[in-house]
Amino acid sequence: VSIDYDAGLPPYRQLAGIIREQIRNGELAPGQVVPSYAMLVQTYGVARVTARKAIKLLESEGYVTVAQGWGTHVSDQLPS
Amino acid sequence: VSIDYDAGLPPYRQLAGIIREQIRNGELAPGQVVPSYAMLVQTYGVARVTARKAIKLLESEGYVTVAQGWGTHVSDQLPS
DNA sequence: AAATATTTGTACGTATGTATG
DNA sequence: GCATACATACGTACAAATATT
Repeated sequence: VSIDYDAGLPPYRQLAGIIREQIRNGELAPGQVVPSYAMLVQTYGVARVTARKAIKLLESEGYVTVAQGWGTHVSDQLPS
Repeated sequence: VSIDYDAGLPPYRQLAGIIREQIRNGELAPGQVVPSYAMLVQTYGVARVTARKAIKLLESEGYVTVAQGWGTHVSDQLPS
């Protein structure tokens, strides 16, 4: 799974979709650490700001919790 | 009083503000011991480096004096 | 004198927050 | 959207100074 820059959907939404799917299918379990921005940048070839934007989106949706200096984790209470 | 990680003000400044206020209203009197880093960490749930940064800020302002192995104390001469 | 506990000092690695070009 | 730089923060480990036993 990678980012398609020719798709209509902006990269940060694509990336959010990828991670959201990993959470929904249990690849990323509640409480588990979500790959850091640096990892996402390296893995998907996006800019850090883009990775952040994707994570912020997932945070607003309730899929993850973000804490400075600590990292991003999958929420214990996933949205329905 | 606790730390709000969503506030615009960074935690170390918030913590400094809390202690500064305790000094100004006499809760912490001149010569008295300021809670150790370990205590601040436990009480406010911040990292030790963050507690230290707050104390160093108060030291630069003249509110406290810091001494290795001895602890932090409220200055005898408080700033105006 | 010596061992132990407490406290501050320093350093490293890693992560997020924000601002600028 | 990307690249870069800097600020802030967490965790951990060890060093140094002081106090206590």
